[in-house]
Amino acid sequence: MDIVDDLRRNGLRNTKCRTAILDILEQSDQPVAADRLFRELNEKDITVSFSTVYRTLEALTDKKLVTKLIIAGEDKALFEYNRMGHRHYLICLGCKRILAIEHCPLEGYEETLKKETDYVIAGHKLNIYGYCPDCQKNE
Amino acid sequence: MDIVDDLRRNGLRNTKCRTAILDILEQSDQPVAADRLFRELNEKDITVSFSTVYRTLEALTDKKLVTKLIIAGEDKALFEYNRMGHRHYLICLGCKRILAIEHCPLEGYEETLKKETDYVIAGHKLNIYGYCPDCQKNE
DNA sequence: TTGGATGCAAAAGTTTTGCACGGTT
DNA sequence: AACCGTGCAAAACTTTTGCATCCAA
Repeated sequence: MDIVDDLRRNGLRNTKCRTAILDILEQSDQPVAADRLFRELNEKDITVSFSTVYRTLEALTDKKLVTKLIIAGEDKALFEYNRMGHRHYLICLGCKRILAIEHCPLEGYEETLKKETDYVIAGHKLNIYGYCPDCQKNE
Repeated sequence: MDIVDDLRRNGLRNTKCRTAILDILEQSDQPVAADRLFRELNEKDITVSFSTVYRTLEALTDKKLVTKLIIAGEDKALFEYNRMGHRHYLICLGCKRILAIEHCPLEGYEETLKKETDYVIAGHKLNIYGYCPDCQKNE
């Protein structure tokens, strides 16, 4: 199982809780909040405490196995499996569904900005908001 | 005073607390957090409670007089006077200073995205992270 | 065996809410 | 006078932490 390898490569011990969390995140096409992970795990009879969920997410985020997202309109952090590579999101304001955008429209712009401001650019976060086809109908 | 007009035009009563909060936000070139507003107001001998600060910010945000920012790396929401028009931010990862970027590098892109996804695009949030010239030196 | 991982409970921090009172219009 | 705005205290909610115990390596 490559999830176990992910953990080992990063010096993290292989525990039920960690593999289960990584597994859920890897299966999900949507970023997931900590409380949802807590509930899903306990439904699967993998009893974990909230502290462990948060501590696990922190460890996985530190090791870059998982990415933490802070999104306007959400009151809590979301986490997703890090499939590497740079991503942006199209977020439906109706159903809150999140779609990943593969292509980055900002290629080249960071260089321009660096010249204008003398900042060293480390990265950027871009989220686009709108309404998905379904939510357009149900209006 | 045009701040009083801002309030009246939006059906909000003109109170010490509201004008003071709008005033601070309007003076500030940086987005401000609720607790900072609370402290600044009380230093100015305008005694307000935390609930009022939050309720005021909620009212002002609803009326679009103020914009609420959720920024990765910050644990609390920031608020800024809404100078209208579309803005992006260049955030220094060292000193947390926030610089507004006037030009939007995404002009035109939303139309492309709409065609690709059939979403109605409502807007976007873009933040760029980096290190300001000062923080580059003190490294 | 040993240090990392977990559970539990409690704390911290931000934000929200209920209710009574006070101020603006 | 009517109704909105405010203060206070308590609650809600997410996230963090201390400490004892447990388990993977």
